[in-house]
Amino acid sequence: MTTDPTAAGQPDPQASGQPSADQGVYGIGVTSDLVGTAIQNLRAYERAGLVMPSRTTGGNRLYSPHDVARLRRIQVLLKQGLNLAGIAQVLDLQDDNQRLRSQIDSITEADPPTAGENPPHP
DNA sequence: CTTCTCACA
DNA sequence: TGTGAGGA
Repeated sequence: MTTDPTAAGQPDPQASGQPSADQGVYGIGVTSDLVGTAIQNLRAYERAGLVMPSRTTGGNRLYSPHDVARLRRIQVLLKQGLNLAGIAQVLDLQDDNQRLRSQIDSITEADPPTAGENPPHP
């Protein structure tokens, strides 16, 4: 194990087990290796509003698994020739679509058939 | 040593 | 996207 891409961070992802897959907090160095991009790019992505990593007291960026997943999508879109501004829009639409999709799924199934709460019978 | 920002190519 | 400078 001379090189551990997953185990190299200064911040501790396992500080005190709060099983929330949303703030695993990776340092920028770990994240750069994780998504396969340079540190300068991660900063550029944040400038463009593609990701909004939290900051530590000292001002260091803290990337959550959610941010890493988004950064991976950014890499794909970049490869397809989109620029940061375009990716911001695509990401926004994707996120919105996902939100709408789960809403549709929620109301298309999992609802008392033929008579639930939507048909208010007078 | 790592990270931060700004700037330039 | 890569690199440099200057600072914390």
